[in-house]
Amino acid sequence: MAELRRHTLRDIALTLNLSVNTVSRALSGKDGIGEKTRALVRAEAERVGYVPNSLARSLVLGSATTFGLVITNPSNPYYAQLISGIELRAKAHGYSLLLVVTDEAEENEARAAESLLRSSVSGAIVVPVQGQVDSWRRLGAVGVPTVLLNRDLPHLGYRFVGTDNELGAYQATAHAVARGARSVIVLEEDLPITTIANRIAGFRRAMAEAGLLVPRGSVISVPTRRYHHAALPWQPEEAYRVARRMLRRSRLPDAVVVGNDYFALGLYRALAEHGLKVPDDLMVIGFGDYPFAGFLSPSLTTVRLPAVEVGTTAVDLLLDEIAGGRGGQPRKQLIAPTLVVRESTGRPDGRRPIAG
Amino acid sequence: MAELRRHTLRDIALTLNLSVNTVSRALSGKDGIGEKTRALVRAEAERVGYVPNSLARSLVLGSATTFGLVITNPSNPYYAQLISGIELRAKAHGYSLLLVVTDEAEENEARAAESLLRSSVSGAIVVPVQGQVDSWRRLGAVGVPTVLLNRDLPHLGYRFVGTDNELGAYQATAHAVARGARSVIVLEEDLPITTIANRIAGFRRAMAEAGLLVPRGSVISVPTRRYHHAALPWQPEEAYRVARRMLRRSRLPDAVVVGNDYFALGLYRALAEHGLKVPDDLMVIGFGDYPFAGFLSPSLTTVRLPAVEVGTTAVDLLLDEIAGGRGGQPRKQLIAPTLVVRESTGRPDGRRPIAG
DNA sequence: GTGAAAGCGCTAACAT
DNA sequence: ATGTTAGCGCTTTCAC
Repeated sequence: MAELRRHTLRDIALTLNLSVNTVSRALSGKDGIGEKTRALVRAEAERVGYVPNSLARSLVLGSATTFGLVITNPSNPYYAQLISGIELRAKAHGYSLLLVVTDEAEENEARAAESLLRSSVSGAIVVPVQGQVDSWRRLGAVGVPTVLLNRDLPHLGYRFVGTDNELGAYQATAHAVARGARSVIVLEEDLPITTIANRIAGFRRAMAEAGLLVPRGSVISVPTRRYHHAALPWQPEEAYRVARRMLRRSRLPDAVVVGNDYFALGLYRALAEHGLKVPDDLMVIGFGDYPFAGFLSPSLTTVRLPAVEVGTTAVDLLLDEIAGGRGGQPRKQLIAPTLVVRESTGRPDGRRPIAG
Repeated sequence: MAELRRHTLRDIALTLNLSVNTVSRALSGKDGIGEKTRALVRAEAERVGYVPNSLARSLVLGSATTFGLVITNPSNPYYAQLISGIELRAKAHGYSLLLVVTDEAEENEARAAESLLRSSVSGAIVVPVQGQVDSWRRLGAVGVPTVLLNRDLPHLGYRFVGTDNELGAYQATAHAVARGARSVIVLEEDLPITTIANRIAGFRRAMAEAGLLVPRGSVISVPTRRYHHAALPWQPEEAYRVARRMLRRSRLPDAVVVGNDYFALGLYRALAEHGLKVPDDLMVIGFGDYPFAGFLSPSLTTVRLPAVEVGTTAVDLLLDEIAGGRGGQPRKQLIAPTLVVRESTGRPDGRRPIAG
């Protein structure tokens, strides 16, 4: 069926005594071709196992049916889900995915941008590192539709889809307050990204609305960046260290909101070692609703992030731009997260919550 | 710097009054070119922000500098790590990554194979679904070097890299036995893949060596396949259900070896609900050493899988084949996992183990 | 309804 | 050391 060299349109044309052109149109479903001819060509293509050469096709057309996907770290469960969602949607529309991992490093980002350019991707979905270097301007400049994910770079004017992190942190904090917390501490990654700035803003808003003070030191950074290596999970450990220091130093807060569910793991351990009980001594609220969150003990109240929805929206925006549309939609789209209440913030009804 | 149309070799040739060919060689670092000319060309390329068109290059050369990576489910932490590792290594050698997700479905697999073919990838790394359909033969048939990951298809003759699952399960079981277990139960996914068959074999070997019986029903399937949807984490929940049934029915085993750490979460919950203590009433051993394993309470003894090593080895094999080498290495390469002992199998020293 | 010709941007072979 | 020619496999334009 298939030999060592791939068959081309020319091969089929030759055996059928047709022109390459005719074969091309027969297979691409264009009209202006006899039904018998079309059937003939299709049969022969089938027989020899013809597979079109996308390189040639894309070269003529000026762009490949490929989307570039630039992610900081696929080992983050949130991004893993995102990748699946994006791949599924892209595939459904006939696009392949070129995956580039930046590992939160600007150097990689510059190379990633060039890689997408070289490959003539027809669109790009990018989680930018948000550093000093501007690696993504060129994509737009040469006409590659680009959508930013989760971290905005407003000056580029690209469309943006992300989670409403401000709202998420607000919900988390407000929930803690509603359950009686008067002092709340936030544990966040030390990345200089808007994601985190927004969460802190949400936290402050909730506190302000409740008329609660936010003393200095209420937002604690967990140093993770220098450990960034996409293949390694480092976060619970680092959060554990930071949490231990926190428990030694300060007066105990009533609740801790952490930047991701891994942090909650480290915090849980530190608290256990100090003989503190969650939620009785201290409430914990996570971010992410990672697969394990509902199965910890106590199960973790956490902000579920709409990873798949964010991903598919990004693809849709790209498809829309490729189709020429800029259908009046706003540049910036924020998708609301959902607070999933579990045991780590108390169980007022006395029953064990259902895992989610 | 960059305008809407990308610059080509021709553009540079025109402005410098050189032939396209000369420019090409100047930039590609071939010799037989004047140093001044080369400098001139490079400067101009830099000035206009020249980016080579890989489509054209690959079309001429017959294959793209791209590897196809076919994964069943990126939301599995093991595969997430694998992806990172592969991407890093491939990138270091100048290869991009075309990612295709199969979601354990044969239909997707057939389409995936064709997608790689269309894109003229220069190599493929594949985690096959191991179903009835033979989607991967054609790749090899048209000369695309292909490496199978984790699940072998020996009849294809492709190189294979994977984890030594037999050994992993053996270690896990032997460890439980060494800690006093006389009856051991295995909870595995219901996928018809060699991975799982091998683990069961390892389990049986350990039991046999210890002179222990393996009664019927010692291997329990957790139905996950029908839920397969790469973007959704379903496993703890399913394992929880199965574990609950197990606890109602049978006499209590001394230890349970589970197919992945998610299952351990479900099992933990079921045990807690039955008022059973780990490890005192029952030991639990996981598979995967997912990032949370060391932070559960009790922390989970588990088989750490060499995801990154498997991934980079796969890339190296591909590079080797592309370089023409088939350097006498065996077709099949198994990398040994490591048992990480933590609290869930008892703490003979009475001290809390360190998280890993 | 079908064919011939041109060209996408690049590299390789063969000039000079 | 540089230029010319040809061609990778496909689609588009324009004849017939």
